[in-house]
Amino acid sequence: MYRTHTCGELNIEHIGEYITLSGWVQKSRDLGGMTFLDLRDRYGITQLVFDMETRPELCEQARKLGREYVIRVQGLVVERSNKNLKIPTGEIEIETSNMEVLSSSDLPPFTIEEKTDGGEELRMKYRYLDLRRRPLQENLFLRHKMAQEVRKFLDGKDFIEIETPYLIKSTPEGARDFVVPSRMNQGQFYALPQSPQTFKQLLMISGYDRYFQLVKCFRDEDLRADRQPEFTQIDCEMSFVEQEDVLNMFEGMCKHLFRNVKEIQLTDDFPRMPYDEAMRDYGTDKPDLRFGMKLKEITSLVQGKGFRVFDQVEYIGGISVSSCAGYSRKQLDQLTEFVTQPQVGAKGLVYLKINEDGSFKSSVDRFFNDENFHQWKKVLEAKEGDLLLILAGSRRDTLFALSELRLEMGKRLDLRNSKEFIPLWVIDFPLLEWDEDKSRFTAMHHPFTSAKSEDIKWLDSDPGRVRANAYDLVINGVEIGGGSIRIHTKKEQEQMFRHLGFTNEEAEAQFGFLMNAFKYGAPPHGGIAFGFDRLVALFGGSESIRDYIAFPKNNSGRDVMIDSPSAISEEQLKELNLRAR
RNA sequence: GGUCACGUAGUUCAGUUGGUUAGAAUGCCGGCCUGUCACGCCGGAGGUCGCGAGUUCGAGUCUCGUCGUGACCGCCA
Repeated sequence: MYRTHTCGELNIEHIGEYITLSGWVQKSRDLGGMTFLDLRDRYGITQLVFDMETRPELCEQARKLGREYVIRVQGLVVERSNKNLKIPTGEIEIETSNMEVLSSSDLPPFTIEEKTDGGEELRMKYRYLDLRRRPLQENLFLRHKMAQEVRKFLDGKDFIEIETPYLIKSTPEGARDFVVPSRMNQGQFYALPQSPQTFKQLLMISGYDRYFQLVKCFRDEDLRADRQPEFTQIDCEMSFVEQEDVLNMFEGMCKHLFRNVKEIQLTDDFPRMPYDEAMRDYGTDKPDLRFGMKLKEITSLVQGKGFRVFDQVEYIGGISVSSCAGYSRKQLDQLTEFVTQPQVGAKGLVYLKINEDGSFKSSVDRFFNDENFHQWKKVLEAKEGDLLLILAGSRRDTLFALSELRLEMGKRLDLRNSKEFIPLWVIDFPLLEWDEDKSRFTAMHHPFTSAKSEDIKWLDSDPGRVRANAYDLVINGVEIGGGSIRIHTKKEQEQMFRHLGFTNEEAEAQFGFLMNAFKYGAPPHGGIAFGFDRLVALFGGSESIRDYIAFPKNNSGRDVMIDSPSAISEEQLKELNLRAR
């Protein structure tokens, strides 16, 4: 037998028991006359003690063990004379009487402890060693727990988990596809799914009513801290539902997760905010509601006063930063630098300090008087001691820059507490958005999303004005999930494809199967998909999803551990009738 | 496709205006130590300063290129 117990469970109750443990040597402390050794497995750490007086040979042997050796020991559980109350097993230790090396180990390239000395790159190369560390294990335990709770909740609501294929058909809409050459059908390719969208809709037509799947999805786009080329979604679809039904169901799922995983009770209904309001007040479709600092437009207020920068632009707006009127020249310069960096893209920054005594100090004193500034103060809902930060430019770019500035100030003022969770449904998204490069409208969500019935009348005359039955769940400024009520008639789907610039032939070739299925009794349906990796990272208090994925890819989409992607052999290429250029 | 940052001992980092023999911590090896748990003390080994060119009397340091890593923009229906 390798073990009677794990390294995390022995305590004062087990004193006097003769036990067997197996695990990894984390660290040894050789005091000469005696040696202490920390034995680790995924459950915890138990201290082994070897005494030179009672068992000299065994103690000698223990002193020679290196880090990460795998050993099995037998011994007696005894109470420590010096207890370590920092760890659960700290009141006991094992008086070892037998020890056997099961596997030796080279010296690991970084220390495998709670806090490692290893850098990102090295840890990725030796991911299997990094995964031995407690923090990484806790992340994967959290992921497991959340997956189980999702299944528990959805199963309880009569959802059934159905697997959909990974080898499917490439379509030009949306992200780039990963493609897989077919050997049996030379010159043809499968694509890996960006999402199981059409399959789950077909399942609704098949009458399964409530479907879900924890499913890998694939997108061949550049990576970010919160984006991997393969990622996991909680993919869901329901029949005979309206938007409210979907929102309520999955608000329930989120509350279930918060309650059962984080022990956080979210009792209030999640607020709902139309897309237009989110853009107006926060400059983004995923506002972080952990703090206020709403964007306010002051265009009409400030134009025509002779300040050319303001007079020549479409939009002028700002935020009021509480109690920051005391910002120094240097701090304001830093903020200017922040907003003018290419990623934010503002041309400059105008500030107005509202001093505690009610006086004003601004970078545009020459053009505006105190009466003007009083108006700014009023519109921006500012008070004495606040700092107003104003940006100007095109509406779209300036809202974006203000949104970035707002988040930056939230960060500087420590208003983005990772232990606090503020959910939000963003609703009433536009159905279509104009794509400059393609010179046509594209679906903002996806081409299967239905339009609001009251807006359909503008579909031909003013397509950009049509709102969709589409919604996103945003938590703390992170887009956690999104979905829509789908089109379920052939006619409407054909109309949509037409608006997206598909010819009838293209629509037929790519989505004929779906429109055909619509002919045979398609129920009204809708659904949602959650980014599972992001959700886990959010629960774990991190912005990067990499630490919540066992074997993630690096910034360039490489797995540096297995060194992939890699070239394939001539023989493989020949079989596929392909040539690498 | 683009912007920025980083690359020095096994590891994490420091390295001044371009100037003598490139340092620290930690890890590792050896010795001492019977209550450690960040053990302690003494000693030791360990470097193609990512790679390539250039400037210079002289380059870890400056310039250009290149590779790698990270963050971001574009992109992500």
